[in-house]
Amino acid sequence: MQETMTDEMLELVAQRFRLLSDPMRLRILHHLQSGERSVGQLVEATGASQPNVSKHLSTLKMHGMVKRRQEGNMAYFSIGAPFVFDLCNSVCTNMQEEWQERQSVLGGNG
Amino acid sequence: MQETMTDEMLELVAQRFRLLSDPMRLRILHHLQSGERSVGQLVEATGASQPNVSKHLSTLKMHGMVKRRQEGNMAYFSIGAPFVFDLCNSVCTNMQEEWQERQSVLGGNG
DNA sequence: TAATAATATGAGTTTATAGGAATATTGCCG
DNA sequence: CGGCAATATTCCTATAAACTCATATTATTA
Repeated sequence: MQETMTDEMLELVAQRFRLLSDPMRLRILHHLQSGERSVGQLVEATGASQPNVSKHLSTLKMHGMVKRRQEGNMAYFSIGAPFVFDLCNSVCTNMQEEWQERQSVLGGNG
Repeated sequence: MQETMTDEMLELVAQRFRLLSDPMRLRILHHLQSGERSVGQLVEATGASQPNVSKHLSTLKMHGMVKRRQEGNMAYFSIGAPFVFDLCNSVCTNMQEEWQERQSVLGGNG
């Protein structure tokens, strides 16, 4: 973070995090991690409804998190901002560390 | 991210991001970055109401993002999970890159 | 214990958004 | 152009959460 954080910058950063604060969007991104997918494939993989998936994809695209490619009838989506996986990994790593701490605390004290 | 993401894990990760998806909480964390602060100091620094700051601090504490230390009448808060600044930095860096891209695109074409 | 200062909590309101159902759009093929 | 498949959009409802105001708690001091 920088020395001065304007309201606007804070809002933008918060917006980015908000984008990742939904399990379904995380699930979609997770599936896209292994490569480009059509909307239908994502619908099947996530178990969500087609409109729901489409809307999330639209949101993600609006913020540059995914890219869209049209081929005939179908729309293929892929990761547009690979750094999100760094973010997710950081969070996961931190959660694991916390769990391990608690584990050892519980183990140590009885 | 891992190979298999259970619903529960996705929910937990999303929760973490949701915690960072609020400008006021980001502002509080930002102020804590330079060291421990009392609630009153944060109220003054952020310009938010005291109940508002207290509630955000409570939320952040519940998720281990800040630590609380009581001294006499006052409560001092400090960063509990320094990795959040890595997250924020990643987001900021990415935003800057995007802006630079758009800048150069505009400069080149228009 | 009363008064005061610092912080925390509760009730109520408002706003944002996730999701479902229905429908619209787009592209393909006959 | 008509019919179909894939995707997008709109409208609606329900839920979450951010904020304010008022009040409760906790700790200090007299």
